[in-house]
Amino acid sequence: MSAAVPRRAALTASVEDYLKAIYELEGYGGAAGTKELAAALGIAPASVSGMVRRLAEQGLISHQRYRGVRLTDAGRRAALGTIRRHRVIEAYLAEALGYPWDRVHDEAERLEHAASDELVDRMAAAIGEPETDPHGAPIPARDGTMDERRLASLDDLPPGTQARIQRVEDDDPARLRYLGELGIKPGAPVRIVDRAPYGGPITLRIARAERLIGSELARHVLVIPPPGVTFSHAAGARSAVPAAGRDAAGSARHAAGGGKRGRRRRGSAHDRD
Amino acid sequence: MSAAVPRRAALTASVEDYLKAIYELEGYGGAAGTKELAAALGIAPASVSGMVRRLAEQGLISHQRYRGVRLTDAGRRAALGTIRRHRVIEAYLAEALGYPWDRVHDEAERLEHAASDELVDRMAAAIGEPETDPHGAPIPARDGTMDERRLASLDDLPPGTQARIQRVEDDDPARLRYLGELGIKPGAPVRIVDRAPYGGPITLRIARAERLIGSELARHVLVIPPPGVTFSHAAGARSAVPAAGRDAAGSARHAAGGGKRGRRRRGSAHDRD
DNA sequence: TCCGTAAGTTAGGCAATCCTAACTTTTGCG
DNA sequence: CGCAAAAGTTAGGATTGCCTAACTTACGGA
Repeated sequence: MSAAVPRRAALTASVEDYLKAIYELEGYGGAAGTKELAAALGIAPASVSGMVRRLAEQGLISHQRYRGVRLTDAGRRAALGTIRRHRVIEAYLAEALGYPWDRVHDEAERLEHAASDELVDRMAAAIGEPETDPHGAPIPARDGTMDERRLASLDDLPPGTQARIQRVEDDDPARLRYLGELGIKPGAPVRIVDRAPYGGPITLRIARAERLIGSELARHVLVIPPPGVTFSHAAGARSAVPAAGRDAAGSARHAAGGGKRGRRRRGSAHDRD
Repeated sequence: MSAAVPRRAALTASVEDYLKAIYELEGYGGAAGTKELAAALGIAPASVSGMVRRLAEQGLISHQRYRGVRLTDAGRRAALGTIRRHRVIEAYLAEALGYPWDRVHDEAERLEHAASDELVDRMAAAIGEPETDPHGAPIPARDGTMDERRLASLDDLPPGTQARIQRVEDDDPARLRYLGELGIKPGAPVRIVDRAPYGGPITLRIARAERLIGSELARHVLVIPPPGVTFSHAAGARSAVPAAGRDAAGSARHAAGGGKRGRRRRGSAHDRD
């Protein structure tokens, strides 16, 4: 009935979740903190400390006590594998089985730990090797490479800008439904008509209609940064990460952008994809 | 990342595996024994005793010490739910994703614990609500009803009999591949041309060719019993089950049949579907 | 520079599963 | 009927993962 039916190198679902979360929290060069990780995974920080020890022992992460963790190459490979499975599954559910985009995430969250790479490859082939999931998040290639361009959020754009929606963060099904109703989906062209000051509402022109959205919501809608736009989004813009020795790229990373960054509410049970 | 993303009443994968195994071992009215169950699940008998206590506490099975277990209604419902998920997934993998029939089982074995009923329903709808999986095993309906007709095996048929292959047990991928090469698949018509005595080889006429198969292999190939044929197969013909007070149906259950039944080698890591 | 707070760790527990070893019940054979 | 083998159970451990409580470290501001 059950017995040994491993999939790959057989990481537990928990381990895969940790690696995925660390990957996302590392973002563009930081280390992931224990508390952050705990919040992302919806568990207690003390539990993270324990797992971190085990992951480090397995060579999947490197850990500097009190300073956060980073993925090793092996860890990053595993994380990207899980992310690929997740996003291909999301795309497949939406494309081949008619799932609405606000419900693919939770289903994929479970299947990603059970699906074999063969299954995922067959799914990808069946829907024409998509490059992004239904929320616009890039799908890592089989070889573990992924488009990691940083994106700007609608909240970063000055009035008058035109852009094409690239990606929407999929934290919250209700938010996705709402965005869908507004016509805000990957691929849709938008234009920033106006921005009220002090984080006030933003007026958009989308699908020939004008829409008002709050700055908070706008921050979850991402576009390819038009020339000259500095941006704040960083695939999960971390707040106070104990900046333990960043590595590559150091450009406009902490540049201007919306108002208060920091404070990422991170629902504890959800996340992006 | 992970956190609470339950599926249903949230039984663990382990519990689902136990219930499924018990369902299959109960067969047509027996109780499932600890050792059998252990063999089916590929774990030690002592481990089964422990789980049995917990399942009984949860009201999923009833247990008579030293006498085996039976599913309660709740347990049977859960088991049929898992079996439905398993078989629909198998059918979907074969039908929609081009999986060869010898590889659907293992993939389904993992996915059945992660797929939601909604996903399974969508899969079933996408391939036209199949009634059986690729090996011919009946798929329980959403309401938990299932065709439980007993089948005869090729080994039960006298020479001259004609029949249509109904189902093939999917224990072993290699065996499935071999049967596939012989043209032995659900739906195919066969005719027993000859049977050598003492469990010797059986000559079949299938797809206009004559084939020889051993009695052991023939026992894994099931057909609807032609009138007058007594049969031995019982969806996994149990051997020495401590027959603790059978309940309903008592017909030809222990009737004639091939030679030595008993001795079910049950691979410990595989099983039927 | 000093300290309080926030972040991170350790200690001690618990639940689910599985294991081996040793003990108990059943059951079938002579 | 009696006993030994087979089946089933209990005892005692290990692992994975998570929790709470209590302790330690790091860091920013006065």
